[in-house]
Amino acid sequence: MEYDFSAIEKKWQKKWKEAQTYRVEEDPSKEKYYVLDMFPYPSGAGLHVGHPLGYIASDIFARYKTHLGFNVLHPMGYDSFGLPAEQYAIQTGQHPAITTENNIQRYREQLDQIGFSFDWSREVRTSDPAYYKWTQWIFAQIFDSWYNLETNKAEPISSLIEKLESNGTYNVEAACEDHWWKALKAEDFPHFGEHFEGELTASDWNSFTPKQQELVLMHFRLAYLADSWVNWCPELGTVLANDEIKDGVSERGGHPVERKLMRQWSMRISAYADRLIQDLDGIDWSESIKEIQRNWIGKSTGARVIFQVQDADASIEVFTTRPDTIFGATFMVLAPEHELVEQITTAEYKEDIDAYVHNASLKTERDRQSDVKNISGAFTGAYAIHPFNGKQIPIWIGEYVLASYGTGAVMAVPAGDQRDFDFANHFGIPIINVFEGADLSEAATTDKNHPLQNSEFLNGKSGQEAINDAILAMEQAGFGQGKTNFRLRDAVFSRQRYWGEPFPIYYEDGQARLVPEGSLVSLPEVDKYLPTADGEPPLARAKKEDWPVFFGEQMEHNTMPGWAGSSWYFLRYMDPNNDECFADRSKIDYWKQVDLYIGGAEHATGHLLYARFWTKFLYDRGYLPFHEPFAKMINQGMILGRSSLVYRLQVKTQEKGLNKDASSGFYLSNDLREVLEKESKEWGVAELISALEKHEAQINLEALKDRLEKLEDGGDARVWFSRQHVLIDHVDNDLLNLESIRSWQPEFATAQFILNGKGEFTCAYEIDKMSKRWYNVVNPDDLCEHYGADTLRLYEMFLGPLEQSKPWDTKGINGVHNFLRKFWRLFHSQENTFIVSDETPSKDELKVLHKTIKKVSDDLNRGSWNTVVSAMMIATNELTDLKCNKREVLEGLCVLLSPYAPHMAEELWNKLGHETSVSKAAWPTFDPSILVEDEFEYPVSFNGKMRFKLSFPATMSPKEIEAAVLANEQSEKYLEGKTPKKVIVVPKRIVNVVL
RNA sequence: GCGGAUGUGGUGAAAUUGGUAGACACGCUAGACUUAGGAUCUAGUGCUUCACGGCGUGUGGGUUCGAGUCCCUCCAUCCGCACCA
Repeated sequence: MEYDFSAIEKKWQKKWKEAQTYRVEEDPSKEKYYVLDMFPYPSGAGLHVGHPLGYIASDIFARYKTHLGFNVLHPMGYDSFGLPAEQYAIQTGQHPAITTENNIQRYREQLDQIGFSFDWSREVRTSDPAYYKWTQWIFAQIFDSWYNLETNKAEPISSLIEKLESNGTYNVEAACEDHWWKALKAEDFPHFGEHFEGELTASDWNSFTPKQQELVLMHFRLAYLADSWVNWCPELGTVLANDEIKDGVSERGGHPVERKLMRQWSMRISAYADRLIQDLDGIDWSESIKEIQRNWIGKSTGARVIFQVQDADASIEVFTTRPDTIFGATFMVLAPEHELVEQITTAEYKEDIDAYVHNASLKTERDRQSDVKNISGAFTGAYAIHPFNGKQIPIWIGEYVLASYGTGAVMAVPAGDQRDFDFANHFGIPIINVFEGADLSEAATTDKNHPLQNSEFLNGKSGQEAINDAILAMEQAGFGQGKTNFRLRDAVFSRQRYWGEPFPIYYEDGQARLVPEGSLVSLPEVDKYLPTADGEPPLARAKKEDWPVFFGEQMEHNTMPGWAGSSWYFLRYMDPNNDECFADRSKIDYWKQVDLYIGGAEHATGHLLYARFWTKFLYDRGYLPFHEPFAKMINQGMILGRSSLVYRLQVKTQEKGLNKDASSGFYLSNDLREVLEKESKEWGVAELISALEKHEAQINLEALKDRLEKLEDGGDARVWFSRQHVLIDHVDNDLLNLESIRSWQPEFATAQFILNGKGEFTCAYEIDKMSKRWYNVVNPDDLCEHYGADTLRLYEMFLGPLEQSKPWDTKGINGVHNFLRKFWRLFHSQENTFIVSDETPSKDELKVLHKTIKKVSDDLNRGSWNTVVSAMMIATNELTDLKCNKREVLEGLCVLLSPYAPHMAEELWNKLGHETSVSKAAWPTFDPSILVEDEFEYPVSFNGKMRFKLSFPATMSPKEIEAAVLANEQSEKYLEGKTPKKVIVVPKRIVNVVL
């Protein structure tokens, strides 16, 4: 065999492993480069060809950067806590750690086969206690911090305590709930009166018991326990974060989710909302991911306005982005859950309101979302007072106002908001037109820049000016102020699961406390991985002696969510075995941010947001010299499967008025089906038979007719064609393998195939997600075996731009495999002897090399992995034509190829006489002087249409070229005797004659 | 509804700053050599026309000597968010 990829790849994979070729150490003499992949969850299904796509791209880039002389960190690990291993444990009793270990082994085998340059000595696993010890440590730091709005960063809780001790809350500007003190229980603070507004003096604070102090501090910690409305998924038995829910059901499994008030750990990510938006400007991510994050964080600026309730000791606070339209407020709407609803509702309307509130409480989030078109609401009987003009404003409740956003209440301005407009019209509430000359017969006027009217001091103003003036007036009068709101909610951090990081938390006297620093809380053994009978999380099953460490009355029973471990793993790679800290500062200072991060776009609102949050936190607390984790990110597209479909003849009969389908056992070649369906979707038996005859279908028509007539059973039946997925292994080039398909599923064993005129059976195809369900999964192991890892690597890149989703089609892989063989033949004779010569290459041969060096380097720099493969193919084709076997050229080419096909490059490099690995070879230097041409072939166009080409010396001036073109005999025909209006000569590009 | 992205042969795609549209592959057609493994080589292959030529980058318009590329309009597909006040 000429190019024995199988032997070569095995040989070098073994040597690389033995020589630790891809191990890296910190080296201050070299510039660093950090290339990171999103580490995988090791699922039981193993890898399909879509998974390695990003890894191959990053591996190529890492190898390229190494050739350029960078010290490249390119690690890999596993996000190994997760639900599937736990569910498997529930079903089988097998400890999730064992399942996980097995899956990791399988992943590792598959990855090793592809020839990645990962430094496996740096592997991390989030489920490894030596790793999650530091996840717990980071949690402890977050718990031990508050967010100081004055300095705009997280600070140790001790600095807050100092402030409280010396000055109470008077100098404290902290990120916290708007009315945090309302959650304090009267029984814990018996001396507080009803009018306690959250202001504490130093002596208040200092008189508190430690428990009372702790209860207050909990409202300021960045990781805090609170009763909060969470997304509870009964099916999974756990709470879920907002980003784990899609379309109102759980992302995993698609189970229903309900709102539930539970005491849970939360992360005060909302404190970072503004910075998380601002800092997006400084990182090189795709615009779409940035937009998704901006959207998710949802910043809106406006004002907070307080409306007094008439005849009641209550006020309603609203948030509005359009304070300028306040004179158009003709009613208010509270969320049904709003705390004031009960208090302000008058006796007359109590029944209505109670019914409405009750009704709303029964609905799930999903019901509410799907019900948005219905306008509903109820009047409370109460009125608010317009703060500027004292007018009465009716207070309603309505589901369109969300309790969880803003203040849970709105001032409704029907003239300026479509929902308010619809609500007003539906309930016959008056509308004040506050916009000059606006037509409000059909819809509200939402244009910010429309001048105002009926608005006293705002009349004639518009836009930001009006908004600013309105806010200024409110602030002066003392009932409102400018305010920024975010859609981003704090992240629920507790999960009621076993297979996750335990918290470094225990309870004593009802208080959550951190375990002493340095004590690792590893997962205790439990008898079952299910919740307890009374609904406690699985960890509640562990008895005191089951815990590796135990403090206080009880350990925390929740575990951390999946995103905890993945929020900082890129830091651990820098120093994976450190037992003293999460990573040594000198190593962090060397490797710094991830320079290139490659992974899927599906983590836009989860992992990527949380990792940014934790990075900013660690930066604030002085543990990191940077505040964004991933400087540049590329999101690879999904590789889709190409499913094959066959069509079966179905017979539809009428029986007792019901349609009944019967399968005939006959399958129809797709090309025939297309022809037939163009004429009609359904066929009578006789017409079908004659049509098949006409189109030269190969089948025993008599037998088919018999069969169909039997099914028809004398009635007037119609024949139609149903689709069915078939395993792609039985299909080659859309032709069904009639022998092998019979052994696939029983129904095919006896099937009859109606072949086309050529005696073939063609399949239709369709592009689906790659999934067992569609029988379209292609796995990399088979391809490595058939074509080799180098071919797989090249082909995955050759498919198209990395960012784009594209269908996998194994057919094309021959193309790149042939290219590699052709490349091999540049170095070898027909008898496969190595024939590289030391002769000096010709100018043409050097041109090919240098053209390719430039193209490959440029393309890699701009992230165009696919076109590099083309460039290498072109070079190989050209050198084959030139019969070039010169060392100088081939050696350069060998290095160019090595990031893509490291095994072959290594083998050839070795044969070229090198002792060291090709992966350490210097990237060839591009010499522009070699590409200087004496002549340029100009495309000559007339009125923009290219007609012919003419070569001119590179030194010729545009004037001379113009003259030469017009004098050329080929021009006569197109000039048609006219004098050109203008001749445009762009040196080394084009000549255009304008007539 | 809002936001983001994408529309180029039979297929995957290329064309980086406006300058020969379809590189490189797959597939297909014909031929050669052979017939055992899925091979290799040669030629052709956007559409249309006998041909000269004409038409071609989702649609319609614009700017320009020249537009896949820039501007406007509309359409389609995908993704994200969605009574967010």
